Amino acid sequence: MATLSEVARLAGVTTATVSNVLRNTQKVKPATVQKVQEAIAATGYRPNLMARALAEGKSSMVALVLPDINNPFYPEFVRVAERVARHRNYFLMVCNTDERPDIGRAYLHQIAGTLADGVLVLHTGISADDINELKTRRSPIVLASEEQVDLANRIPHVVVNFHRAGEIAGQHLLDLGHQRIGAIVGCGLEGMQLGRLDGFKSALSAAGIALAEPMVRNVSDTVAGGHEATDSLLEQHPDITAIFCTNDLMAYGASQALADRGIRIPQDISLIGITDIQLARDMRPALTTVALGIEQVATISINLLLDLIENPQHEPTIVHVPDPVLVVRASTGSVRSGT
Amino acid sequence: MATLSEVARLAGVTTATVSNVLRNTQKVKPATVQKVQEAIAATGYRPNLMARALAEGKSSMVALVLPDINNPFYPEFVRVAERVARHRNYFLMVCNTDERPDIGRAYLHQIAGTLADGVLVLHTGISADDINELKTRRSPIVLASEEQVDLANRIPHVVVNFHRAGEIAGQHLLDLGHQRIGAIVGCGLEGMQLGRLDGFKSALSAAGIALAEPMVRNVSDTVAGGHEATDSLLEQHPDITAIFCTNDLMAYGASQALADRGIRIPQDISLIGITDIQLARDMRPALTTVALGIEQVATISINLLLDLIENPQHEPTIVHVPDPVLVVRASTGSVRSGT
DNA sequence: ATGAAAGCGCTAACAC
DNA sequence: GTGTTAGCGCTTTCAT
Repeated sequence: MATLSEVARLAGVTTATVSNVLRNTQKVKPATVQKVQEAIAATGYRPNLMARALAEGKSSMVALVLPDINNPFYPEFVRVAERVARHRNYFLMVCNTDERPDIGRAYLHQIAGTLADGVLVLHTGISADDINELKTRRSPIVLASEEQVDLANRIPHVVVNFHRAGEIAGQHLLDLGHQRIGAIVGCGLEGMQLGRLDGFKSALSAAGIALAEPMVRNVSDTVAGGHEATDSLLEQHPDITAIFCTNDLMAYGASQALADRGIRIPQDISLIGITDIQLARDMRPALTTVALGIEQVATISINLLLDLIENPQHEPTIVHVPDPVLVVRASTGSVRSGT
Repeated sequence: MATLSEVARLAGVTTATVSNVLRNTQKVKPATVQKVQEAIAATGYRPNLMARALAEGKSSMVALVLPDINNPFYPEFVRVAERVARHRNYFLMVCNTDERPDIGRAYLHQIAGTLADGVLVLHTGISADDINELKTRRSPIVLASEEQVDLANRIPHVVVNFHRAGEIAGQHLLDLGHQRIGAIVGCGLEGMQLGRLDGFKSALSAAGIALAEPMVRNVSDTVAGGHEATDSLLEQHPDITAIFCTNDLMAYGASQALADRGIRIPQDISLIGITDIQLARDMRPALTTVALGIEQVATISINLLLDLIENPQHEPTIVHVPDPVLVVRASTGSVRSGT
C-alpha cells in the first residue's frame, strides 16, 4: 500500500505538496499537480484514513448504536441515516448491541471520541449516567427517539411525541365506536412504552372510558410478543372489539394470532399500531397505524449529531420532530357495521 | 480527552510503561501497575483507537458492504456477523450501498486497507475487476453468498449451493403432484438469481416437465416485486397450482397477491420460497421454504475474513457452506387433496 | 508555489 | 522493570 511519501518521491516533490494536491488544488502549480496526479495513479495510492484522522483530530466517522438490527424499524432508520451521513461526508458505523446494555456501553466507551466523532444512540438501555461519564471527552452523543426525555441529564435529544401517537390511536378507535379495547405494550430496553400507553389512555378517559388494567399486556417488542399477548387478551376478554399495539411489529404478531383463530380483521376485531414500518404497508389487511415519520426522525437525528460535531454547543440541544399522523388502512373499521 | 502521556506524567512513569500496563500486565511491577491504574481512573483515560491502529498497522475493524439493509436477509446476516466479530475482538462496520454499485465501490476504495483490516462484500454488484484492482494492497476482501462463483478472479469466496436450493424446491412441489408451476425470479444487483432457477428447472425436467418460459417472471427482489409478478402470472396462467419464488421476500409478496384475490394457500395454490428468513416463520400461512442457513453462512463468511486477516493466504480460499435444506410449513400442499 | 519540520497518540524495539 | 527512541502516514504552520 503506497504512502504519501512514496508518491512524493516519485513525483519529485515533498509530502506537503502532495497533501496540498489532495485537497487545495488551487495552491499548487498546474504542472506540479499534473506530476503528482500521475504519481498517484502510478502507485495506486489511496490515503490512509487512520493516519489522516490522527493528524486532523477527526475521523469523519459517526456511530449509530441500536439494540436490534432485526427489528425492521432500525434498518429503515439506518438506511436514511447512512444516506444523510454520506452526503455530509461521514461514514456511518452501525453497532448492534443485541439488546445488551453492556455491549452498548462497551461500544460507547471504545468508540466515542476515539473512532467516531460522535455517536447516535437509539433505545439501547444505556443510562444517562453512562453517557454523561463519557461526555467529559469532546465528542457529542445524541439520543434519538427516546421514550421519555429527561432534560436534567443534559444530553442532546431528538424527541418524538409518543404520547400524542397513543392519543391519536385511541381517538381513532373511539371514532369508530370501539369501547372494549385491548392494549399491547412493548417493553424494550428502556422499559415499557409507557408514553404511548398513557396517550392512549388519556384519549379513552377523555371520552369517559377507563382502560381496565387487566386489558393491558406487556410483552417483548416482537412478532412473537404480539402473538402471545393477543392470545392472552382473547382468552380473558373475548368481547374486545379492538386491539391497540404500541408498535407495528407487535400488531403484525397480533394479526397472526387473530388469523390463527379465524377472527377477521377488521370485521370482528380492529387493529392499530404505531410507527408505520414498511411491513405495516405490506401486510394483509394493511395496518392502520400512527406514523412516526421514521425518515424524518432519522434525518433530524443524524443532522443534529453532525451539526453538534461541526459546531459544538454548550447547552444540550433538544429537537422535537413533527407530531405523528394517523394512517388509516384496512385493519380498522367501525364497531357496528364491521366495515 | 486525556492521552497516554498525561497518564504517564500523573503516574510518574513513561508512556511505554503505561502502554505495557494496558496490555502486558505481567511485565510491570504490581506497585507500578497500581499507580498507573489510578492515574487512568483519575484522568478517565481511554485509548485513542485511531492512534493505536496507526501504530499497530491494524485497525481491528472489518467492514460489511451490503446492498439493502431493508431487505430482512441482511439484518439477520449482520446480527450474527457482528456477534462473531465482537467475540474475535473486531468492530463490524456496516456499509449500506443502497443498491448502488458506485457507492459500494467508493466504500471499498476508501475503507479497504485504510479504515478496515478487511471487508466482506455481499451482493453489491461490485465487479471482480474493481476488487482485484484493490487487491494490490494487503487487506483481504471476501465475497459471501455469491450467485455464481468465478474461480478465475482469484477472490476468496463463500459459496452457497443455490442450484441445489432451487432443485429442492422443485422436487418438493413435484412430490406434491404439482405440474403447472409459476416461477418468480428476483433480479438483484448481480443479475437474475439464475442458479436457483436453473436448479428448479433441472428438477422439473428430470421429472419430464419443462418449465415454459412464459411462466417465469423476473422482478425486483422485494415484496412489491413478488406481488406484481404473481398478478401477472395469474392473469396469463390462471391454471397454475403452485408458485416458486427464488426468495422468501417475494414469496411474501406473492402471498399478499393471492390473499388479495381470495385465493387460498395452499388449498388453491401452493407457495414455496428460498432462504428461510424470520418472516417466513412469522407469516400466515407460514412459508415452506428452502433454508440457506443464514446463521451458518454469516458465521463462516466472517470467520473466513478474520482468518485471512490474521493469516494471509496466497491461494484464494473457496469455502462451501452445507447444502440448503427443505423446511416444510403450511404454504404447500398436495395438488389434489388441497391439504 | 514548494519545502522543512513538528506533531497527532500510540506501540515496539532496544537499552539500561 | 522501566525509560529512550523511533516511527506509523498524514496535516499543517512557517520559511523560503
